[in-house]
Amino acid sequence: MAIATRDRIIETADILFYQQGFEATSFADIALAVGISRGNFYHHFKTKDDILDGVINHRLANTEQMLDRWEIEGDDPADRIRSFIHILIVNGEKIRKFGCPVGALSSELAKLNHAAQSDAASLFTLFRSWLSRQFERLGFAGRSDFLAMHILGRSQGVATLANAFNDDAFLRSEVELMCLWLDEQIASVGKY
Amino acid sequence: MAIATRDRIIETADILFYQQGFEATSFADIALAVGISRGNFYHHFKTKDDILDGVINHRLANTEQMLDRWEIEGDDPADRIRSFIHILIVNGEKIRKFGCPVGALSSELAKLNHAAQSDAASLFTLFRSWLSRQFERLGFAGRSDFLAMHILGRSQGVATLANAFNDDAFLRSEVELMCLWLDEQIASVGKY
DNA sequence: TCATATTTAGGACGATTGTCCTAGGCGGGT
DNA sequence: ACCCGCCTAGGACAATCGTCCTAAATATGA
Repeated sequence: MAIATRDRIIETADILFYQQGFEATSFADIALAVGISRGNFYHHFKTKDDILDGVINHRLANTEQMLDRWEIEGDDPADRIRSFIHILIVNGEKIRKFGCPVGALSSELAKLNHAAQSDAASLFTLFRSWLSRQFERLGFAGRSDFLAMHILGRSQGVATLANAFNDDAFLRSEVELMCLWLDEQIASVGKY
Repeated sequence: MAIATRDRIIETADILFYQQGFEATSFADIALAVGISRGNFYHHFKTKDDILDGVINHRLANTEQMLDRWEIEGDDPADRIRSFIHILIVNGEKIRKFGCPVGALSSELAKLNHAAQSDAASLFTLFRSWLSRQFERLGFAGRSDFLAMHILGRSQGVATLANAFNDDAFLRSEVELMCLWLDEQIASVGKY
């Protein structure tokens, strides 16, 4: 199947971009991992940036799907936010090894002055607006986006340090701290 | 002077590694920026990793010097911690453009499985132990390292998001939030 | 079955990478 | 004035990069 090969390329590139970075991953690397010839690439993707676009769209779709699932599984917005916080633990091993895939890609593309940097940032926006919506439902009104950005930043910092020090205990204690912070916010909602 | 050239290479490489990343910066880039021939490099640095070592040591020395300065300028440990928090604003423009130099290098080297990753992490350790010392002086005892890691992580997250969204307002409001957090901690020191 | 379109493999291409060699220039010390 | 050691320039080197072309294999549809 044609579509299958294209998808296999994207999924493999997705993993390699995460584990090695975008620029450090070559056509040859992906071809070897997928098990096809290098020349075959050009039929599916004209340039390396095309693969990057495909990977970003793939991540956007996966993320959207995950957020939708959280929306279904828990009907309490606070539980949904806790689901977000806990991906740090669920993906703890990968994060300690490779950091956060969203933050790492965004940072790398920013340094490369890459045109797709804004696309990578839209992955952040997906989480940001989803979190903001949950806070709105909890009654935080105009402060919702502020709180969404705050918790997004906290999780980014935890991922960066957990990666740098390969520290699982730190990761877990910070997750607990973030959950406590959430409880405090909810307890005092509307005070401002 | 011989030493002058070596230092110029390191300082130029330091900037370029920060702005473009380690791997994305080539010998040719540095040579062009310094204004010397590429062949001249090998006399001062045997390999690219040697330059990286030089840059990391240069950053370690600069950081140590900065921390010492803060130690002299403010005799209140809380003020010293506030100095740390406020580098986010002092270096705000660079951070929005290129992120945090410490976190970015550490993340990149982790992905490259580079041997110098632990050296890059030692830059974090410098801040970590310095912050921990300040918290100890404030009377936090066994919780000092925990708090140091917390504030280090917070600032990392702020840098990452400020870079991704090029958002100065977010950066400033998070700095304020961190200072408020510090005040709260100090107000309740010894309660635990 | 045959013509057409899609998918694949393999290699050529110019450019750039990090590394390394050689020869010349410039300096201070005897 | 001479020599010796450090510094510099320029280019060669094999390898790898992203890109692109061609031809064979495969699938599709009338």
